[in-house]
Amino acid sequence: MARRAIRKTLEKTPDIRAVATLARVSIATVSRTINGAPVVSERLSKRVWAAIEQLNYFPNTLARSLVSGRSRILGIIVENITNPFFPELIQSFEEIAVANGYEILVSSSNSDPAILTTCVRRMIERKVEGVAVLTFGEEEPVLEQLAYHDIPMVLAEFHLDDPKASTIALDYATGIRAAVQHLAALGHRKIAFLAGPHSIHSAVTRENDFRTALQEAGLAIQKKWIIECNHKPRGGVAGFERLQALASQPTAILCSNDMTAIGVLRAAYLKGLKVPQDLSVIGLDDIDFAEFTLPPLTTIRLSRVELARAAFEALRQQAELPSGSKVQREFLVSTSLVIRGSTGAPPTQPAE
Amino acid sequence: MARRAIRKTLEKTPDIRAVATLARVSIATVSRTINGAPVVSERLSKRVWAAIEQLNYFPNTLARSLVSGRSRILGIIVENITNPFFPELIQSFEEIAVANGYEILVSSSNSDPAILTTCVRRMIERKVEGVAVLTFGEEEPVLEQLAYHDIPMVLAEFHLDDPKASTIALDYATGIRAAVQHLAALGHRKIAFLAGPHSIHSAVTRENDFRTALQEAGLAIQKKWIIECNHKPRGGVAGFERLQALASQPTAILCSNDMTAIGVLRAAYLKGLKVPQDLSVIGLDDIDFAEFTLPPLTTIRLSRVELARAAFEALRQQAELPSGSKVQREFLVSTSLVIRGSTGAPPTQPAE
DNA sequence: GTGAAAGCGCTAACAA
DNA sequence: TTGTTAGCGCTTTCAC
Repeated sequence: MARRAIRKTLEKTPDIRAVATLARVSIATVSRTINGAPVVSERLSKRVWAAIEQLNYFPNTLARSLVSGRSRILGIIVENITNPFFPELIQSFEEIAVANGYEILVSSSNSDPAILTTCVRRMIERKVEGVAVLTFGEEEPVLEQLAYHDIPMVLAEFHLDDPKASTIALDYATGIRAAVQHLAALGHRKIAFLAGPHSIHSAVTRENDFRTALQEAGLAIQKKWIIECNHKPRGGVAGFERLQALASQPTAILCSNDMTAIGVLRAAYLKGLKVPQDLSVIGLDDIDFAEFTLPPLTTIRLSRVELARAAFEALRQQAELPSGSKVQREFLVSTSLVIRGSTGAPPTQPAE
Repeated sequence: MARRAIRKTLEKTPDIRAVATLARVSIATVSRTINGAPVVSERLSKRVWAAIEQLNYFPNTLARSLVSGRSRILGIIVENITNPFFPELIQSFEEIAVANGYEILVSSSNSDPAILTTCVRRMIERKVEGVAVLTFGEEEPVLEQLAYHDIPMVLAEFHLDDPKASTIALDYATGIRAAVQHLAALGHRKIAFLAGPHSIHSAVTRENDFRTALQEAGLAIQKKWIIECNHKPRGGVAGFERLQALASQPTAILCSNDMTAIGVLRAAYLKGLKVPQDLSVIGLDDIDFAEFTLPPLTTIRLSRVELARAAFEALRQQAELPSGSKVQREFLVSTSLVIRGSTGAPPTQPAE
């Protein structure tokens, strides 16, 4: 025993006991002081803080979480961290979380079910108190694990029949309708849509909303002008090229996300088509970059801040409200059209 | 794997004891089985795995870390997660870490010392086993805390006199020299440099390397053509405008990073200057986007994969090698020129 | 108000 | 090979 004590003074990083000894109080008092329990007398509390500072003591979060059963970690799983939409989203989410005393654990699934599975496993093992699944609808099977472990979750674009699951609905329809009407007002009648992968739920939603918007505007739906891409620039290039191979060309292209639109801009440029004189292009997301494309991209804004806030709020309610209390289970994030330089009147004679 | 055991609502989440009971072994045997200790007999090991599956048991990482003293978490602090360079870097780092059984804790300092301080505090509290500080040289004071807590670290572009600190040197000189010579070979004699904030160490290095490269190429250094920007597109726009206000114009602009170059491309476009006919532009980083700017950006590649690998390797050595053993303390990551479409011969008569 | 003591779920030393 | 047991550093009753 004596040996232990000596070694402790000599080399261990300070723990709550060291603080207690130095402050001449019990470890319980140290704990209460740190956690702001209202019972500690000012006299002792002062001694404790002094000792903490003197030893440069940091509480061990691991131990704290273990005993309290609260990790204060929130997980966030995104589709693809390489798409600028997601870092921006993560940043907002982290800010809110940290401001509320949570840590975040980030994972990128890269649309790969195997990776998703290990992400989920790691989240469970780390005892996260909730996870925001922002992969936009390709997740169902894995989520059972989360549900099984009673972990609150919030899903974008996806309903799960679980008492701990909330969902954030994205109102794409409003933004997409505005985009189509903007194009129609400019005089476009031939509008193509470069969709996202159909394996992603929200990509399908966006496409359907486009179809609806077209009809509302009294425009015909041309099957050939609706092409499935992959939400990446390269996909936009490919989609554009497939459009080019067609006998009849659209005068405007609405893209399922900004990355696709960036690819289209690039492909059009190489092809010698001027945007917006020869071709109008609209994106969706409004990533920070959208302002810096050439020309600046007209796009449908999906607010990352709003989305992050909704996700956090949903998780917080599930995690902190006494179970059984009425929590909000449905959130809605809206979209809106941001007009910049990539849209204009169609050419007087059909493009190409 | 389907949910085999339907857990009764009141039952608590299974722990190692539950598994032991069900498998009719001791908890030590369960622990050994999970951790792959080579001593467990196949007979028991089978029973244990069966019990684990039946209960859908996940080990509690918190408890594991607490007792083993190893959190298996690596921290990574980046300058600004909103700059695409960093998500790409994080992704590589995470892949390597996860493949080696580590989790990562990501923080973005946003070049704000206050945020950096809380990042570091959180890392210490979470008992990370090492942290990669990729803020490129604005960090010194805060790092003392890490050193004090004996946490291994690896710093980009920064030497710290601490036994647990390694550093990754970035060989910008090679890439920058190649860029300047590429420009010189094209016929440019008037080359500007849009630097990063001088508060960032690596920005200063890049600028100095540019000066050196200019001299090597026998070109004069024009003070007015070296402008401090902020490594963001908007900074590039501002830098370009300051250049435009000058009496004498450069025919090429080398930028301290790709984000700046993107701003320049945008500003030049608005000004009616054609790239590369009227003006050549070179970036640095080679973010994924660089390929999709208009025109595609000639840039100096700094490999994220290499950087991530070096960072992980440095941390692993410090964390896993027996203390006292010889570890590599210096790493070098190289750069190289990628020629795309934003560079060409200078206009025959001075630009503008 | 304050302290003593009982664990949180797990690993590892030591026994058997 | 397997089991028993002592903690890891902390929070939280429960006494005083």
